[in-house]
Amino acid sequence: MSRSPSDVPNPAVRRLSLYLRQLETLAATDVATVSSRKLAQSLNLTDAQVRKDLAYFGQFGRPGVGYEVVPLIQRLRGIFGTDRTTHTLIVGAGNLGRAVAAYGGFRAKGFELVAVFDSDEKKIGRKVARLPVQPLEELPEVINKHDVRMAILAVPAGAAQAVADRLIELGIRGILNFAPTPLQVPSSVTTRSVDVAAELEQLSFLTSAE
Amino acid sequence: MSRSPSDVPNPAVRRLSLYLRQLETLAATDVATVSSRKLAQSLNLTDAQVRKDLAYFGQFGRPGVGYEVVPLIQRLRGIFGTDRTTHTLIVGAGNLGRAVAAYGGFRAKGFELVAVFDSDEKKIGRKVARLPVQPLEELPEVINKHDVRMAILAVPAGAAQAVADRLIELGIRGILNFAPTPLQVPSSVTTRSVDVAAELEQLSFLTSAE
DNA sequence: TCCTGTGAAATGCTTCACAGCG
DNA sequence: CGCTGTGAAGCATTTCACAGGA
Repeated sequence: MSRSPSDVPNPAVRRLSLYLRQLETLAATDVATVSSRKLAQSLNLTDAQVRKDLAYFGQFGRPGVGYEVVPLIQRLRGIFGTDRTTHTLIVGAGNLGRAVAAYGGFRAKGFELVAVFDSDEKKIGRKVARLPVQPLEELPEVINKHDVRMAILAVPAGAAQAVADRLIELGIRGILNFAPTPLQVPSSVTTRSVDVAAELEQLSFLTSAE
Repeated sequence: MSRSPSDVPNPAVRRLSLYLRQLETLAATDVATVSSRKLAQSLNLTDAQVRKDLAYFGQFGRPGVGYEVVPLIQRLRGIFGTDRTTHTLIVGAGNLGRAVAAYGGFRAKGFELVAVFDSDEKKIGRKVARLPVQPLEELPEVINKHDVRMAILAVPAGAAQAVADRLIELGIRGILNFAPTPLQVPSSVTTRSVDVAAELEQLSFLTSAE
């Protein structure tokens, strides 16, 4: 029944996103309710795990029936804070930054991309996902104007820490880091890193021996 | 003391990639040895954790000195199987597929991108990262010819499972999935998923309450 | 009956703390 | 000294198993 992030096991939080994805799929096919067992099976988890994860936030299942899909979706969005739009910006308009910017799912998932930045003068002014690429100098104004809380970092490894420092200084609280380098941030800031090479290494290891 | 993947805690395997990244950075600045404490500090981990993770695979530190950077890099690459080139292919030549293909770090990390596929006729033949986009019909030939073991999936969610099924049928053992949908695969196949929306949700949750 | 919510047990992972080596 | 490697302790997460509601 607790709600504070620190009280919920981290692995459970990661699974909540999976539940939400799956529930959205179910809603799209007009499924009204789903049991913890069915939800678990579709994600290769156990039913007890699904129930326990959801129970961290309250009791919204009905014995004998299961969970109502649409209300549970709304509840999960509320938990994530994505029932309201969160403004997000991207720094780095290279291949990866542009690809992420082009991802159409932001709005439907509760995020709105409000600006794209790059330090390369040649890229300034070009349109990326209908937004003009802006120079880093304009970060303060944009962050203030749109009350941006989260940033996506798609810059080269060498520039990542400096850009992150600047973003944090300007009030950004969460950073999704695509650079293959770990960021040092104060504990008040959260980062998640996506490193394609590291993921491939994991796969290579896990598929190797046996 | 070398173990099969199943004996090593999953979180430890994930950290090994971080160690390798950091060691490569150290090697680039000609640092010869590093202690578990220093390595840990640069990654926000504890020294005991670093030692324990490495000890799953043998003893390669020297008391009083630490770990020799270059030999440890080689050892880690051996553990991951990236001391030899692993052939990899990408399915999906959309924005994301092209961005991942353009990522220059494959070769240096032990992976070689050998082919790019797409089901859209209009994309066939276009060059992506110096490789011509091929139709899915040519998957069997390419996988056989290059002995491809791993695939990167950058197709729309609706197509992901079908493409994964086909890849597995053709002998692919590891799949890096960028589609926002969970894949159902036999236990002989390993998948890792990268879901930008899910990562943003995590950030949103972790930065929301206190 | 089917299904949730949840204590209790089991498992897994991290941290501690220290013997022993260079 | 400084530092590793590692049992043992401590903590976190998952699984079990069942009472009770619809």
